[in-house]
Amino acid sequence: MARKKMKLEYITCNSKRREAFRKRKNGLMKKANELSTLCGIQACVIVYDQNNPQAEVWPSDSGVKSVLSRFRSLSEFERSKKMVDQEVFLRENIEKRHGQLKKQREETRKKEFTDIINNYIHNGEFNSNLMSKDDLAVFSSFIDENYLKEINQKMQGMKIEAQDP
Amino acid sequence: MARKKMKLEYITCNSKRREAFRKRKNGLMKKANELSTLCGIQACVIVYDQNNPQAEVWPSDSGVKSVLSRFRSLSEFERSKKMVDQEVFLRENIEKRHGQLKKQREETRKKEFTDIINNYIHNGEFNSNLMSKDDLAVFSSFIDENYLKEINQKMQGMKIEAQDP
DNA sequence: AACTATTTATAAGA
DNA sequence: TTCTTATAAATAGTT
Repeated sequence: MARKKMKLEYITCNSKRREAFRKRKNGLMKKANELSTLCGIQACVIVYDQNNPQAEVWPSDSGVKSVLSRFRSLSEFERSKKMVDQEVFLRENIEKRHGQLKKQREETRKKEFTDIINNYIHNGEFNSNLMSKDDLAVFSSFIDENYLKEINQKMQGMKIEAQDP
Repeated sequence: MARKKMKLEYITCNSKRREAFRKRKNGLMKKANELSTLCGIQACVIVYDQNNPQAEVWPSDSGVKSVLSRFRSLSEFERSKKMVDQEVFLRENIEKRHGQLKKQREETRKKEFTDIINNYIHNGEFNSNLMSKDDLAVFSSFIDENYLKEINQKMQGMKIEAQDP
């Protein structure tokens, strides 16, 4: 922005790009903080560095989760307007699943949620060592409790069969 | 920022606050766009207006989801290692509002995931009308495929029983 | 990592 | 309210 007007395009020079990233990421986070404080609203910012798998987030991690959970719930609210009737979609048989989904799957995500679900099903509750309190609240609220209890009961038997064929 | 240096605190005057919100929200989104373009990185911004239940997001809705899925994929342990300076940025507002949002949030989220899981169990896969491609990728990657196939088979029988007692 | 010349963002005024 | 403008803030290039 300064000394010279820049074109809005990828900065190919590595050192310049890293420098710009550092400065601008901080600037973005600062602006988010100002907006949130001045206007008393929720906001969050998530930024990835190409070289770092760790996201930089504002505000805190739990603050981000709070915003994300709200985002997810509201997006679903919007989606549900377009939803087809329950009975219709229950009868639909679709068969696209194979190609796309496998590719995008990441081992960590699989492992994380599989562990959590397994743990829920086997123990009837979340292991607090596996998830933080905040995560637990977020995750557990995704799922209808009574419904999962039902799954829980059924699966208990099945798992024993499956593990011992 | 201009004409006068402002204190970083909640703007009590309604018209001034709305004005600041509009301007600064746009500024924040613009900055996010610049950062992403200049540095070739993923980023997202989610901002709530108090009077509007719909979040304002950058980039697009699906772009946000893509970033969120990456965020969620990181284990809690990794995430907790590095957070953007809780010390510097205040998080009190977020915490205060957390309670308010919880109830409102809960119903929709329950509905979302219950529907998705029901649909999975009944059809053996996700209904593409119910979820966007991006959402589908996100959700499916949470769950181990073989494990859910197993659930699928077992639940198919149970559901028939349950619907026809 | 600090410094400025400039551009950009924006608070107050019109 | 929307537009303008004076000033604060961000930052690209420099040191």
